[in-house]
Amino acid sequence: MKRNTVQKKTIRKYLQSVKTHPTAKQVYLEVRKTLPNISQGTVYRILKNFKAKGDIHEINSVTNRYDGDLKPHSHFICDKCNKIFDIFENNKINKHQCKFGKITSSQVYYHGVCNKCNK
Amino acid sequence: MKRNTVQKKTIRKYLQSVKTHPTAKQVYLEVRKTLPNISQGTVYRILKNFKAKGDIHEINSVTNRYDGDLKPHSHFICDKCNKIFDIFENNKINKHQCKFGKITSSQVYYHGVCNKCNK
DNA sequence: ATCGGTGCAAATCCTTTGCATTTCC
DNA sequence: GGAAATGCAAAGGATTTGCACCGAT
Repeated sequence: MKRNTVQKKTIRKYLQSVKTHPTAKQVYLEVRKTLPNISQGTVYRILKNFKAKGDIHEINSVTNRYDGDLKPHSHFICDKCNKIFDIFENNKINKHQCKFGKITSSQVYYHGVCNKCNK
Repeated sequence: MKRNTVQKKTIRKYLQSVKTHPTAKQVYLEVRKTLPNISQGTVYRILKNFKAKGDIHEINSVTNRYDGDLKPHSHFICDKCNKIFDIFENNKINKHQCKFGKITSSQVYYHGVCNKCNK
């Protein structure tokens, strides 16, 4: 992904102009207004590439996982092996002053590379 | 989902016994060792139900969304309208003392009901 | 001209759902 | 017995991928 194509420019420009946190589908539908022939596959490929380069963030990744442990805790996700570790230390997030609405729960995800994969 | 079936008991027991944050598929494969006839559909239905009741947590939900804004910030997700709001206030998470590995990034998700939906 | 990127369509993976059957209370 | 949950299989939605063609360098 070294070439700076119209498709990439358009998607980048769109993502930087917007505050709506669009899905891949929404990106596709919007960008298609400018580039009627762009395909969903291309949008997925470009988003994946941007994400890998760190040009954009992805909110929610990989497949859903389930946790039967209800004690409040965070997760450390190894981006290499996808293993998830529990972090029971307190994070001092202030749940009580949010102007957008009433917070009922919060989840913290830390991404990185675990000790094993880091060797 | 009022009845306490074998399927539910087995899935609940499994999730409480394990620290691996399994996917729905993994739950299915594991539980099938005890209940060879259980179907994936049932596993999905039961997990969804447990989650709704608050008996388990789901790590990562809904479809991936993308964010071109790289300034560090958190997200507030309205569980009614699924709208995502940006929170630029600092959360004081300590990135620098994690025993599992090296943290390269973190994401904080707040769930709740936004002001508009709360009316 | 080259070869990386795109468009298209098929394939794959994940999740949901309709319906007949089974099972719990 | 009757409502509710399950199993099955098909459908639906998201994402990936193979391949022939196109276009940026």
